[in-house]
Formats: sequence, structure tokens, C-alpha cells
Amino acid sequence: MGDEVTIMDVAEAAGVSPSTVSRVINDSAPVSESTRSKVVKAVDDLGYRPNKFAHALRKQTSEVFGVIVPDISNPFFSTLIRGAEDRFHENDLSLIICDTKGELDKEQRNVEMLIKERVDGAIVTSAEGEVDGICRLFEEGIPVIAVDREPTSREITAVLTDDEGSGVQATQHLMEKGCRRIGFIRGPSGISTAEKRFAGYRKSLEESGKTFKPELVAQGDFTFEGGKRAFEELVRLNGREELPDGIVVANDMMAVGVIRKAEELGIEVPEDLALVGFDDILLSRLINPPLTTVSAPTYEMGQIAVDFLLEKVEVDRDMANSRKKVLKTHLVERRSSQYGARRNGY
Amino acid sequence: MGDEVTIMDVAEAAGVSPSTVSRVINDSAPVSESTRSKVVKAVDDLGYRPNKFAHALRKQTSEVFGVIVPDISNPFFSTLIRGAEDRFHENDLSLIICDTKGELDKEQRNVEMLIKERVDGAIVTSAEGEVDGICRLFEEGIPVIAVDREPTSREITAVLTDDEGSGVQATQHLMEKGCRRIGFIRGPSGISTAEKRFAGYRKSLEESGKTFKPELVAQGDFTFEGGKRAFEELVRLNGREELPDGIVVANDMMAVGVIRKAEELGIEVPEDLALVGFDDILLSRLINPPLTTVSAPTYEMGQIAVDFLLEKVEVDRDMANSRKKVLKTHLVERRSSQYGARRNGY
DNA sequence: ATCACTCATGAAAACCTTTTCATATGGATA
DNA sequence: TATCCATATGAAAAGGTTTTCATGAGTGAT
Repeated sequence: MGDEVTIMDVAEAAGVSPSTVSRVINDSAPVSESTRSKVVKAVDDLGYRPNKFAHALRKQTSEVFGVIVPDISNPFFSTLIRGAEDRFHENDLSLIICDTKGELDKEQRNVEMLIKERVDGAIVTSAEGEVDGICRLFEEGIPVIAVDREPTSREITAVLTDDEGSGVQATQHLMEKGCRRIGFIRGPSGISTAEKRFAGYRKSLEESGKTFKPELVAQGDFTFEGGKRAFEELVRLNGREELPDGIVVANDMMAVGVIRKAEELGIEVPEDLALVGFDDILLSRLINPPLTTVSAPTYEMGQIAVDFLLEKVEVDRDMANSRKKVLKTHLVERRSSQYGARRNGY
Repeated sequence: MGDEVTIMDVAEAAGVSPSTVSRVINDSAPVSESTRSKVVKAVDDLGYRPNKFAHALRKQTSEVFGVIVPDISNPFFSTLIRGAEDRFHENDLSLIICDTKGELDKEQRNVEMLIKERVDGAIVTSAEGEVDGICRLFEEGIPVIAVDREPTSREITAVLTDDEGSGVQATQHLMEKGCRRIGFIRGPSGISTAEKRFAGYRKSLEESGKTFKPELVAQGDFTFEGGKRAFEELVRLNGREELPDGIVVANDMMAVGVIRKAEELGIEVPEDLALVGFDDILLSRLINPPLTTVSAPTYEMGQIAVDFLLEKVEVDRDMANSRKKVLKTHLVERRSSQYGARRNGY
């Protein structure tokens, strides 16, 4: 069935040695035009395709890369993966995608798998702030790039979004829309993305001379249910009368939860409560009201991560030379943040 | 750096031959207890890990598998992938995930990539009804399983959902809810899933003695926008007065489009229009009104596909022996199908 | 004590490339 | 014409396993 045809068969058919065939295929040394054409013809005739395993064994390189993300079904990460995948394919490289489901031991196992597969490099979004996985790859001498989340314990090349700036943008937007009492729903602690968005919120309050009020902040976990619970918490803390008139929610998924819970409680978004999220997932456009959100160039992030990684692999394998790229974000204004629309509008 | 330690180093350290070390590691032949323990110790001491490339070269097997889906960010497929991934990992096998973005040439390229990587087998959801990709794998002698969509042109082992039955379930459900004039929004033609759901709709009408009306059917493409357009088409065909009072929509994504478009047009769901979708994607639960949908055991499908595939690989490589598994679906009742709730309800 | 046989082990081949090193050929230079 | 170089090519080694085949030691039977 499969192609049993080896480089030796080609050599024989072309009347040359295997070495010469190899040279033609890889363009690794000068070959006379006459023999080259003979070899090319033989390759075509026999339908020769190099044996990946032998190649890998000899060259000690798999030409396969790994990508580890916490949740493949999260549109943010699937877009990121697409960016990376497209770039890898452009370079004729293969890709192993790993989904850790946010579990630390699964991340660990995925890392071991990538090591076993002897990938030439990896792009990782750590499940937690701790970066055991990245460290393991590090130890094995496998080039690795962090993406979206910044590892705390180690200097490492990273591609990030400007999360603090995003937090500022979101908060200012609500202020401009006329909100006076702006709350925040946080993401899981220990994740740089979540922390920095919150930092942006505080910074923005400070810059406009407002005092930070702890009762306007609730803890979430980046999930839909977590968003619902966090909003209930805010209602409990402040009462129906003193509710915030605007909330910056650390990601879109939770913001959708807030919309639903508000609906259940008879609180109208955006008339009584304005909302801004982060990530610009597909859902945000489809929900009612459509969600205003801070959008990051996710697809590009994937591409840039690959560029950085390939540079590491091909040019400078020294992992000590780390660098950082922080991508700008932009606000996508939709209806959820049109606070007081009723009053102004009609 | 990396582990340069080879099986020869281990052999030397243990005072045995490489052959013996191999036998211990793979448990491929009897080894005396005394030497076995020596070898095990040496392996531990040196931190030996077999070289994947050499192993693959010698065994002519990569222990890597491929999964090809049209859209990794579609929750249906990411759940499927998770089922497959978990099962592969249980068997200590690696997985290359490919996203064709529904494009035929991308599918083609992904297939070539899997062939290049010499995967031991593949699970494929073809982008189109045509199955060039699957055929290529076939030709290469790579075991392959079709999942979700049934290849038309070739007999092949497949794991499917009972789409016709689902179509019947959905239609009957609307009838039971009191709908009299039930429409259908189709998926892309040529995709077995879409065709069969439509067939179920027709069958259900027939069984209850209703006549099929072409003006109640519109063409969609499985996307959100496509759903909106298809609904507009229905409005155009029937006019506001003669609109269907219930629509079976060939997948959830389009159904969400219908909800949005209906909202824009001031048509209330489910009071004036009842809806049922298929797939039970996350979004269906989060939208307002929550969408009634026919749910398939997606995660299990992934697992079963792997089981079938491994059986093919390990037991019976003869691809001529194909078999089919059709999984039962169930209806998840939510608010979008509570037709006339206002009238009956309160 | 010899033969037949089992069982554990080692040597070497095989898997298929790539790459180093050596060689032959031809042309240019002295 | 002899010498030197460059250039194209081939032979062989290396990469790290697994597996076949051979061998040697031990066991039980005659």
C-alpha cells in the first residue's frame, strides 16, 4: 500500500548514489544540471517522499511544534490558535494543539507529551500564574514563548496584550457615558491578564480623582456562572438602591452572565446599568444587548508568537535573551454601554 | 540541555547489551529478574528516555494520530475533539488537530500534512460531501474514521448522530407545542447532517398527514448571518400575516440568527414564533430566550471514534470492513419552543 | 555421561536519511 | 607536459532503536 520507495530506489532509478539524491532534494550541495534532472525525474516517476522518521533521526529535529492553551473551545484561544496554525503552515511546519482544560496536571501531562514528541518549540498559555510547564520545557532546552499571560517566576519571551491600558480604556469609556459609580468584576487571581485589567480600572479611577470603593468590586472566575454570582454579590453588597451604574467585567463570558442575572432581577442593561467586557468573543455580538468590549488582535498574537518562536529556534537559541511584545487593544462600542439611553435617546 | 543519553549508555551502565535494555523497556521478551532490576536502575539513574525518532524509524509507526474538523472554534467540534483527545491520551498517544476553516483546499493541505507526519490513523469530519481528503488517506493505507458527517462516495467506518431521528423529534416537538405551520431552515447542501435533519422534518410532516409546503423552507449555511438571511427569506415568501408559527432550524448557530432577526422585526419568540435548533452549543443556553435544541452526545462521539480507530489500527487494518455507529440524540426543552406561552401561560 | 531442549542474552542487521571524507575528472597554470 | 584546484560524485559512517539469529548455559531425561 503505502510508499515503500526509498531514497535508494530513486538513486538506482536515476543511476546515481543516494547521497546525490539527498543533495538534489535538499539543495544542500552543488549538483550538475544533467544529474539533477535525472534525479528529479526519478523522484517524480516513483512518487518518492522522504521518510520523516529517518530525516528526524538524522537531523535531530521534528519540525513539529506545540501549542498549549487552557481551553480550545474558548473563541479567544481558538482564534489565537488559528493565527499560529496559519503561520506554521506557511512555513511547512506541523502543529500539535493541547487543551489543558485549565487543569494544572493536564498541563503537566501535555508538556511531557510535547517533550516525548521532541517538538522543536512551543507556545504556551499557562493554566495558572505558576509556570511549571514552561519551566520543564525550558529545562529540556526546548524554545518556548509565553502568550497572553505573563509568567511571573521567570524571564521569558512573551507576546501580550496591553491589559492595563485596556482596563483604563474600558473604565474611561463608562465615565464618558455618564456613569458615576463604576464597579469591577475581577478574574481569577494569579492570572496576569486579570490582575492587569483590574489595575487599569484602579488607575483610571485615580486619574480622574475618584476614590476606590472596595464594595464596588466582586471576585469572579472568567466563567458565565461566575459572572452571575459576582453580580449577585455586588447586589448584596450595595443593595438595589445603591447599585453601581456601570461595571467593568474582566472578560466577556462573565459579562454575559451579568446581563442574564440583571435581566432576572429586572435591572435593565444598558438603561440602568452599563457594561463593558474584554476579549470580543463571538458571543458578545450575538447577545442582546450586544456587548461593548475591549478587543485584542488575537489572530495576530498567534502569528507574532510563531515569528518570535521561529526566530528563537533558527537564529538565537539562547533562552536567556527574552523580549516582550505588548499589543495594543481597541474598544468596540456596542449597546451594552449606552448608559441612560432611554433618558437621552427618546 | 537535552538528554543525550541513549540506550547504549544504559546498556553499558547496567552491564548488559542494548538488546536487553530494549526488552526490559518494552517487555517484549523474557528477562531474568536480576538483570531486569539492574536495567531499571540504570534507566532511572541516567534519566533515560527513548528516542522517539529512532523508535518510529524502526517500528514504522509514529504513535501520532490526526483529527480534522471544519472549525475548531465551533463548540460542537471542540467538544468532539476533547472526547477524542482524552481517549488518545489515555492510550498515551499524541494528537495533531487540524482546522480546515471549512475550506476544501485547506482540508487537502491538512491531509497532506498528516501523511507527511505519517500519522498512524485519522478521524475526519469532511468539509464537504465530497471526500477527497479521506480518499487520499485511504490510498496511503492510513486507517481513517468519518465522524458526524457521512461520506457519500465511499464505504467507510463512521460515527454519526441520528440526524433524521433528530429532525423528527424537533418537528414533533413543535407540533406538540401547538404549532400548525412549521417551517424549516436548511443547512448547506451536500452535508449529510444537514440533509438528514431536513429529511426528518419531511418525514414527520408526512407521518402526521400534513402536506409539505416549499414556501416554508429556506436555504441557510450553518452560520449566524445565514440564519438571519434565511429568516428574512421566509418573511418575504410568506408575508407578515402568513408567517410560520414554528421553525426547525438545521443548527443552533442559525437559530440564534433567527432569534435576532425576529427581534429586529418585532416578532416575539416564542410567543409568536417557536424555534428548535440542533447541536446544543453553549450559546444556546446563554441566549435570550434560551434555545430548545436537539442535543447529541458529542463528547462520546469523539471517544467512540477513537475506539473504532484504534481497533482498525491494532486489530483489523482492512479498511474494506466498514461499520457504522449511529448515536441517539435527545431534545433539550428550553423557552424558545414554548409557543403561545402568553396565551396558555398567564 | 550424553543428548535434547529451554531460556536468557549478545551480536549484528535493518529501518532511511544526511553528511563527512575520499576520489576521480577536468581545466587551468607553470 | 606535469601539477594543482575546483567540482561533482560515491562510499561509508552516524543517528538510536528493535528484532532476528546465533550462542552459551543450564535442566531434565535417557
